[in-house]
Amino acid sequence: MRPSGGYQTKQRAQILDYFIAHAEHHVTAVELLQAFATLPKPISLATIYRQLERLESEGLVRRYTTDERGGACWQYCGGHACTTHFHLKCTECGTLIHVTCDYLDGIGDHILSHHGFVVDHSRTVFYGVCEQCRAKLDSCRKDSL
Amino acid sequence: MRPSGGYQTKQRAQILDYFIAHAEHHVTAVELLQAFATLPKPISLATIYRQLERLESEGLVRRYTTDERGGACWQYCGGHACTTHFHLKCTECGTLIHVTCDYLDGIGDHILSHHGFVVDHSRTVFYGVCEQCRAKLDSCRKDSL
DNA sequence: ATCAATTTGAAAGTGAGTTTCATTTTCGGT
DNA sequence: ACCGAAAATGAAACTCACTTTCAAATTGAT
Repeated sequence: MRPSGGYQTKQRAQILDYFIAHAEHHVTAVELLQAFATLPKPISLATIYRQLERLESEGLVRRYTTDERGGACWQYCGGHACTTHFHLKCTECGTLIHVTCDYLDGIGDHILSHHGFVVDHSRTVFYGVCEQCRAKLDSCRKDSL
Repeated sequence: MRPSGGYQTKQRAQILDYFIAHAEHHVTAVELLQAFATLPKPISLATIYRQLERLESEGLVRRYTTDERGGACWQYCGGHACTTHFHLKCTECGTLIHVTCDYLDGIGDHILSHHGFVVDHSRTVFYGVCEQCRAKLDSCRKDSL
């Protein structure tokens, strides 16, 4: 009577398919809404958020906090741990940069051993300014001299 | 006719005084609202947010993103750079931990030299689980075995 | 096919700000 | 001290990203 992992609904399959088809990208709730908006039976935002929560708790997608004021985004990670990567978010242009890096991998170990805190990489975003925007800002500063 | 750095209002002075009196803590907008709520002339939230923005742009306070879903908080930093410190936010109990650490100071340098990205420490928060909550979670897991 | 548990969509609600606008305040000039 | 333009304020409405409520539809073990 009580199915183990929740019901398989049509909406769930559509959302999961979208994630798999866009596994290389971070997907937002609004992006999902729009992806199905033109279909004969669109999916409501409430359902999208509910499925995102469920997919995350099942480990099929990961939630990322992308912006201090904006919303979150999710990425497919196929049921097994995503490759650990860090996020750099440019506060000038909004770009979210993924980096895989051995040095950065050591951060978690350091924080655990020296500060007793288990870091969740997937939730952590470094804010700052990317190379392009820095170049832009530098040239602006030069202009105003 | 045009005063240089904006007008000195009573509300601004009250808010700044509160920051100086609580320089050791992170202050939230609601905390400020409540601090003045019982006074003969409370300060509106709109004004609080406007002053927070102005104080931040003047470098008198720093804004921190404390929670993915929660709000922000600000801390007085006296017009000069705050001591660089990192933030660890426990996703279980919500505590925001400050750490000053030489190893972590090196992160910014690494990210700049290897990834061309200037990190803004003040905006960056590591999410994870603190020692106390980890102990709690561990004992729960043991119980359920 | 049956039926209880689960999921869905529509709509209302929430939290943290942000914006609008009419009404004060502030402060350089006189 | 007074004037007046620029800026700040409070009240209230608005925005954004979700979250919750609830009646109706769907799922899936039997």
